[in-house]
Amino acid sequence: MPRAGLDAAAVTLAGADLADELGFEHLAMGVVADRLGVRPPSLYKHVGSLADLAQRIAVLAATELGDTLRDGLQGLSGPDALRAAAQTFRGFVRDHPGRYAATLGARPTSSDDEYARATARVLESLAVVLRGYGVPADDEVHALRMLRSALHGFATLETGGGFQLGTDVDESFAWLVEFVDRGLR
Amino acid sequence: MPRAGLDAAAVTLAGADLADELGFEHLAMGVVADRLGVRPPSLYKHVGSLADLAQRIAVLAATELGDTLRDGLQGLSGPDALRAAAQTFRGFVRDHPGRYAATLGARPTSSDDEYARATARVLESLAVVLRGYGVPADDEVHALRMLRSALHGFATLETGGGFQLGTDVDESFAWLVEFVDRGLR
DNA sequence: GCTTTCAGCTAACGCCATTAGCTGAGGAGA
DNA sequence: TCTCCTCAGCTAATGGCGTTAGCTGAAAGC
Repeated sequence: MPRAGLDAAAVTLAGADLADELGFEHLAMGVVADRLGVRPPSLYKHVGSLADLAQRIAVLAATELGDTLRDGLQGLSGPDALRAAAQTFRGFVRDHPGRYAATLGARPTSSDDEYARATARVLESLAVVLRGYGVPADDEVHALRMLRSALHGFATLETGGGFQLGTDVDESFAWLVEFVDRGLR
Repeated sequence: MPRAGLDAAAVTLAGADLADELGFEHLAMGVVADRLGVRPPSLYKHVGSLADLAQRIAVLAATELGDTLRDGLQGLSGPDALRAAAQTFRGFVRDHPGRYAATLGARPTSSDDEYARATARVLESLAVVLRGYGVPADDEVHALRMLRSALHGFATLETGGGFQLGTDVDESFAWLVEFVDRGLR
């Protein structure tokens, strides 16, 4: 029997993809093992437990989101930066609902673990957008929480099937972004 | 052995309370049975399955939230209504995180089932707030989705431990509500 | 009091996460 | 090239969960 050549990163990647495909709540050691052509107990050579795998997926997701945001904001400021950040955020959640769901259950274990650092980079990108509007330093945390709440709320309601009405969801999102833009000026 | 005298409502209520106490993800037939002084299989005389129980908790939660919003909005309009609705919403999620989490996993089975109706009443209360601002009819759905996203996003991030910074969360919430108020005028 | 119903029970099944302990693949060093 | 040793992946087993089958006695109707 030839070896599969796995490591923690490969297991995490397979888990993240499966979470996106099946929904995070259906992530299980069995399906990850199947995907990798291996028996469930073998995974324990690379990750500590299902909870550990979920945490690793959260770190991966936060890192990917942070990188994508940073890339998408290159050279933009003001309303352009806001629109780009908003679109990137929503697009990530829609394309990777399982990865994003993993971040919601994750908790930083210490104040500077890998997950906390990855999350901080996401927030830093959003903070950069706000600074482009000249938000006073005293209000920055509040504005950051507002922006994050709006983006997180919209994206999770959307992927959770919360918007039932027939009205176009893209249009509502654009409306929300313009609403925030006007408010920040 | 005397009977416990259960019915679907009693099981649902116990489940909802336990979801709030333990977290929705720790809701299990075993803990509900323990709470009610009964063995797990007995619960199946009243609810169809754990998934069915979760759906019933979602209906209960949406109904309670709708009633509380309606009560809290009595006689208010404009900014006062917005502040009242926002506070009520956030307070409900904070006091009943398990109940609220149940609503996130729930899906209306048909377009007019009990859960859809309960959710519609929540949204109707928020729509009333918006009408108090004279939001144009064409924008009402967009504004409703924006308001819901902001409230839902803030409340879930808060109960999920998403706000790590030291800055006061109450203050941030008040800032968010004033931001929305200004934008709606 | 007698009958009938059905709430709650015990026993059992299958699925899942996880652990213990084995074995052979494949790299390190001669 | 041969040998040794490490450890990736295996099988077997455990315990906890949701769920079903089938029994029994509590309580409601006559």
